[in-house]
Amino acid sequence: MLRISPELAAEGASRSPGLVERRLLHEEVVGRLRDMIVQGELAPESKLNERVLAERLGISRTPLREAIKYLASAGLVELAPNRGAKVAPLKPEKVKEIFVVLGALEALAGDLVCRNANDADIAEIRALHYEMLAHHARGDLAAYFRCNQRIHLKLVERAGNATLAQVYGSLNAYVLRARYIANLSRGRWDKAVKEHEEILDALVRRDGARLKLLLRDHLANKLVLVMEALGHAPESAPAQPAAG
Amino acid sequence: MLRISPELAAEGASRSPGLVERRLLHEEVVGRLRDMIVQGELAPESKLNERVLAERLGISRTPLREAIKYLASAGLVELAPNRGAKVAPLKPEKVKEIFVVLGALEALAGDLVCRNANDADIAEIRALHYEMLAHHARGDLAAYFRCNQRIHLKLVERAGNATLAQVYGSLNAYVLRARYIANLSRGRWDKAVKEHEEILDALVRRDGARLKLLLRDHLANKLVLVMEALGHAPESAPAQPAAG
DNA sequence: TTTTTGTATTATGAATGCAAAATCAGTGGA
DNA sequence: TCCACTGATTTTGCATTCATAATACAAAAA
Repeated sequence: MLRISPELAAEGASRSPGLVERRLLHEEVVGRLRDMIVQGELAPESKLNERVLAERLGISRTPLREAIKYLASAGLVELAPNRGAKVAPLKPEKVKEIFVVLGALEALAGDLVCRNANDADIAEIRALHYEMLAHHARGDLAAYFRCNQRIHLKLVERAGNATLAQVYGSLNAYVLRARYIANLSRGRWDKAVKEHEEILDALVRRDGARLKLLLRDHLANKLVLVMEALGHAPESAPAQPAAG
Repeated sequence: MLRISPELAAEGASRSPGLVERRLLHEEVVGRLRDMIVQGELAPESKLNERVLAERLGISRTPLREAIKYLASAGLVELAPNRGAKVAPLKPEKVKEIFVVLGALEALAGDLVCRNANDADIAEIRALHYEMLAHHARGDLAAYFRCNQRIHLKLVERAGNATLAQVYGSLNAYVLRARYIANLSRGRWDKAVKEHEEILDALVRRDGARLKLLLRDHLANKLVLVMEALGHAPESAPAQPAAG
């Protein structure tokens, strides 16, 4: 049997030039599976048939199973004893929960980024912002989404707390899957862009307190969109902490 | 070879009476390893020899490896390619990071618990509080620690956001290991108890805003203790968001 | 027709086998 | 004495194999 599929081998190539690339097969698979799940290639609830998946990836079941356990810990996959694994369902209730936690984390990130980020960091975010505006102007929703996501991730990353970034990323992955369902109306889209203008402004002025509030509102609006996409009108506002 | 060690089999017994117990071996192992790590039986940095550990647990390497991958995702274990796994080191820098995130999460929990918890929940926490006072009065530090931990976990749990509780627990596990190093002075201990009195008071009065602040301060004090235990005087205050 | 039961097939869970990499012990040389 | 090298041993990573549970399906009974 083949040792590794060409695609997998190619993926992790070219990191730091002097060092030999040295990754574990199951880590490659984790990355690959995560992408497949987040991008919807593996739909929520879909069963992960070990034999089929292993064959498709050109590996044996062992590293695949290890990767599945890893993703199960991250919450992207659910395990049923003797019944295998499936992609975690996109439960509206859980989405709400995650948004509440993400709200607290983004608020924290907003606070921290205003203190810790240097001018280059902010310039980078600003550049992404304009790139995003370009996608908006062209009406390229997919590109807009990707860019938007990069901005939020960059913001959290530049808060200077790796743990925060990691937890954020992990929770975000679960929710991100809904994005490919969502379909923004023009009005909503314009509103989101306007919010981003304000976010950038607060960031540039390093107004942490304001950035915090803006990010929270932005996230709350995003939640509404996601819930609509999932076919659940948000009956009651999610339990958000008072903006104190 | 034995299928399962008696100890492991006993652990998950007695759920709902009609149903047969049905757990995965690697899940048992995850629980067991996590305990061993958190309780210091497996010290930070210590190598996880697969053959030895598997023998000790009475299982083969396969489910053990799966459990290790699971814990690696949770951050309790670190993997080095071709060099196996070791218990994640207790890095002071990372401890600080985690405390910052835990601060945001506990603040959120404090807010939520004041809205969502019912009287029974609060009565339960109050009971734990008095139990803790008893341990304090007797000078039983270990029992105090355990009870203290249960209070904080219960508080987060009763916030009514399972995702929050899960993330909190996961981050907490990393930091918890330092507890068995720490050695509280009497003065510090008394102070911590006093803080808990205030926390309970705010909870009973459902004063979310105040509870939030109390929890944050309490956590900040705890961080100081932990850092001292790790031999790192906290040079500068950790980047905490403004209490606004 | 519907339900149930027995059987064949398939998938999962765990153990074992095997090759490659890392570690260690010992030797030789500077 | 210290270091570099070499071969043996250990350990890891992955594949394969085996046992058991789940599923599908057909035949029999209600």
